[in-house]
Amino acid sequence: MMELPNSADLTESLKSVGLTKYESLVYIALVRVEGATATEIHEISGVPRASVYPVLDRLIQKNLVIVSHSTPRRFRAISPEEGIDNLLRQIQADADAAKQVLQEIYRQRVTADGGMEELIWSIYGEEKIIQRLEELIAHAAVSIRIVSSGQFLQKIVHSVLRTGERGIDIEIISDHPRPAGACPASVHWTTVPVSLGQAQPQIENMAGIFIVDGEKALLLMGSTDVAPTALYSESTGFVNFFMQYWSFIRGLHKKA
Amino acid sequence: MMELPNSADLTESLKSVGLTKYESLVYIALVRVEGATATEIHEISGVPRASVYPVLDRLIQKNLVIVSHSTPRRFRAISPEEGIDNLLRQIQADADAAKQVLQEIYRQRVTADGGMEELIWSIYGEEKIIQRLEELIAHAAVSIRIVSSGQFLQKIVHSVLRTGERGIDIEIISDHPRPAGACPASVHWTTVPVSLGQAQPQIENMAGIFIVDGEKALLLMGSTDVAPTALYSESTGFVNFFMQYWSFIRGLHKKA
DNA sequence: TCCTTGTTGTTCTTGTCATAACAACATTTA
DNA sequence: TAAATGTTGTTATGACAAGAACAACAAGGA
Repeated sequence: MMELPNSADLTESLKSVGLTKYESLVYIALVRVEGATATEIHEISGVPRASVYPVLDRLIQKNLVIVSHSTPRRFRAISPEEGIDNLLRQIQADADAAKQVLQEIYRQRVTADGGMEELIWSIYGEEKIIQRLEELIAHAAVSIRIVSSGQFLQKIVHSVLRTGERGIDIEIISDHPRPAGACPASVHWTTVPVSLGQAQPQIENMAGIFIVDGEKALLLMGSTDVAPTALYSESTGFVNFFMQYWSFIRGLHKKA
Repeated sequence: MMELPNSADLTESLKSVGLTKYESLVYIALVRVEGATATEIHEISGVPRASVYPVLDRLIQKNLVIVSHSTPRRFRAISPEEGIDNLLRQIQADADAAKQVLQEIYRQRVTADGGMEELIWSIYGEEKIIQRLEELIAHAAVSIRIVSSGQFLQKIVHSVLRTGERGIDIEIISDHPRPAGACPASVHWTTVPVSLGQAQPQIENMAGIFIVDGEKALLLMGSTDVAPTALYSESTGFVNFFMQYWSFIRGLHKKA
């Protein structure tokens, strides 16, 4: 009998596609054999024998298991390739349906009596910040201005280059060297040394300013030991302030 | 204020991507406006005001909402296009991870002391039967023999034709006419009248025999008022019986 | 007769929903 | 300016549903 991979990871992954703990354990057990009775499933999976029956019913409903009405009944797994794709298909259909309706609502959303674009919004955690930034960069229409630490910039550089390929005017200041290989003509890259002494502003480890189309700005703040935070705003004041800061930095490095 | 679409359907769809009822209602409310306070969200969504706060925390964690630390705090939806794709991406990653591990286990599954291929497996419900059949047809290596009612055949004919395009030898007997348009050369189609009188076997409304590679057979049984059932087997006896039945039917119609 | 299979019921646990209560802060009123 | 009122944010509690875990029993098979 082969060793079972870490089944806690597996049941956790299968929970994402809608399986309960017992459903996962039973399906995993069945995947390992060509077929089994309920009692055998109980022995392989550790799920209580009486519970195996309703669990199997549910797995049959979910098109992960088929039954032979022998005596005793025998059960067989549908291949994971097929079974999981079937589950995912339904989830995707539901997600698409919801997305369509919601996106329509979103496009017609109520225009409040202003003020929202004056707000500064907070985003916590590197993953969410990257997702927000990639979205902003992907939808840039005119220009992108960036000053960013290389440590962070490398995580989004592929998005930046992809947007550059559509001819969007992009100017980057960073301690990260210009990437070797294909770099679109519309991407202007200024590489700065990591440390230029006390008189020069330094680029922090996890820091950056990202200005899109001269009207949206995102300020990344963080250090390597604390989860990063970003502030995002469409406020004219906020954007202008960082546009000027960006120009200042660029001016410094043009002289150097 | 625009009319809200049927939000029970929406919350049901969003449940598939992992949102609770309150999370769905709050997100839907936020999608409709450019931003709102917790109290406004409570008024729009109907979720109790005290419950809105922990729900918003969770939605922020799920990258569906961002917050501005104004007084009172204001919240804003991330666009459904982006937000739902983010959720789906995680589900898909989990599904792929599970699928990979499980498929490897499945390929090495224990070979029992035979007998499974002698069993007859039951499949209930049209959707599951179609999925099973499409899988069988897609993986056919040599041949497919079909006798099927047109009513059912039309639901899988695209799969059959796609497999025909890979040169698999396919013979079909049905009351469904050969489809107009591109039909692969390896698909031989015999059309039979719906009713040939008492002396001839009739093709039931929801019925069919599907034989793949001369070693797998699926028998579809049903009528229009009862959900169909299928029997599937790799048993030599079962397959041979229906191969002979298929040949008999074909012989009848060659004479006619 | 004993064992196995299948089914049902009960209890416990956990998470979500729904409500109440309270502290802190902001705004309004006298 | 102080007091009264309203708003915001947080926490606690109870009800409910679903899943997990176990016990018990009837029916069928060996």
